[in-house]
Amino acid sequence: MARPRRSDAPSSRDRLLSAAAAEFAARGFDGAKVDRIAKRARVNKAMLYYHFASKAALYREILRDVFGSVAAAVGQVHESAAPPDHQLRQFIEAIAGIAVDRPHFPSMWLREMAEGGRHLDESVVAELARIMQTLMAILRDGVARGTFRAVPPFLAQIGIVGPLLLFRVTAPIRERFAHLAPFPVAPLEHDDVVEYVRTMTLSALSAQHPPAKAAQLTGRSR
Amino acid sequence: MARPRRSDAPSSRDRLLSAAAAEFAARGFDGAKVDRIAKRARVNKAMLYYHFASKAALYREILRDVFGSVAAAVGQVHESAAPPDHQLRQFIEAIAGIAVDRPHFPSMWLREMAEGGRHLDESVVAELARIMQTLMAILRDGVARGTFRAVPPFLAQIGIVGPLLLFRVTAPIRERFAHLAPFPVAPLEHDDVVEYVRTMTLSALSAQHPPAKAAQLTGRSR
DNA sequence: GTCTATATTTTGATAGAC
DNA sequence: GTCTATCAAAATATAGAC
Repeated sequence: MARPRRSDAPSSRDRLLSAAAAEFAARGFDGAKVDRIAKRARVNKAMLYYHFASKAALYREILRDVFGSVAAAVGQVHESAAPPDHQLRQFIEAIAGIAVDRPHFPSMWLREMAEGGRHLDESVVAELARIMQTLMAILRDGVARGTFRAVPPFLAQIGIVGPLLLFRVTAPIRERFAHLAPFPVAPLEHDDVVEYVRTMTLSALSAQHPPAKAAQLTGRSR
Repeated sequence: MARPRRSDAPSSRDRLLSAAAAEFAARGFDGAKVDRIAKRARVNKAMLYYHFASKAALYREILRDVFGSVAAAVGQVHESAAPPDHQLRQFIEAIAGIAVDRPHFPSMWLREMAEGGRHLDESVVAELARIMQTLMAILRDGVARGTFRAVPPFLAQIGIVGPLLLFRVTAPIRERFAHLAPFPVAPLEHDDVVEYVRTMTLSALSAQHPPAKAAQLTGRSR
């Protein structure tokens, strides 16, 4: 699919892909303009349509790549023989790591969710499913070994991904409005968030730390 | 600002506001079309420009209302004399509750974050700041009483809001692709998520449950 | 307050030469 | 593979009558 070519300068196709990723991340599918993508890629707009069938096709190609990369990165995690809690830690770090390597991915992920998955086709959903499968495998192992209590995997997933994505994506906002913050905001670093998400997730899954008293009274709460 | 009028049928202005909220939530700022908003509101497009200066002004008005409602709802929480962990639980439930009452709000919140706050003006940011202030007050009380350990408030915030918003927003995706899910997915309910977020947050804040061994080696981890 | 045009710009996409 | 020129549709916004 993505063929990086031996060592030449990036092809026009590659330039289009990264220009488009930046544009889609910053503006969303509808906000992104093909003229701007072409300009950023330093090619003519007609080149875009030479390489890609449409704006939507270009967008889907990038989505596939984004979720494919995440799926590949977390997939490796479960191949190690490490204990489940360690694997879960690596799962979190893998996702946080890709957010650094591919800065456009948090925004695209959040946007596509907010869009109700309007641009998701089965091939992209397959990558999302692979991510879930890895997480499910880790959780299953943990429960089998008595390390974790059983928890719906999707909840664990959004408990990890939600905070990580929101953190990356809000960086410009936090900086721009820092002067309006209620108190001097200590600058948060990558590692701070990873650690918080890890603590949160592991202690929520910890079998020794049953959901506290409130969780038993599981009836109507609102 | 929003004047609901005695008990008449909703004014054209009100209809425009709710039509626009639905449209902006479903399509985002750029994806939303004024023609469609007018049509949904059963008024002519010119009416939209009679009541609102522009599409952007209409959007900001809704954003202000959304974040204002959230700020108002969580603000009440801190006025009770309940202990901090109970207040935190109410804080979470308040946000989850509004997501039910105003279904467009999760999507708009996530989208605006992904947009880098491009449409945020100071009045809207002020509402966001009020939400943070309430959370900070609760956390401060908890630390003072020894119930919580100290945690950067913004991390606590995204740890709560991220999963809650993602859950609401992914509902259509989960339904649409349920047949592709790796395993039969038990349908998740509102209360399941609220409880998971509560467990996650409270145990991450629990002073008795220090950040586990990994947290001390706080140096470079990647 | 409400509507029917209509002006103006932007935008996705293509034809066709080189 | 790459470009110039251009089309046709869509979209924001306004003028002006009722």
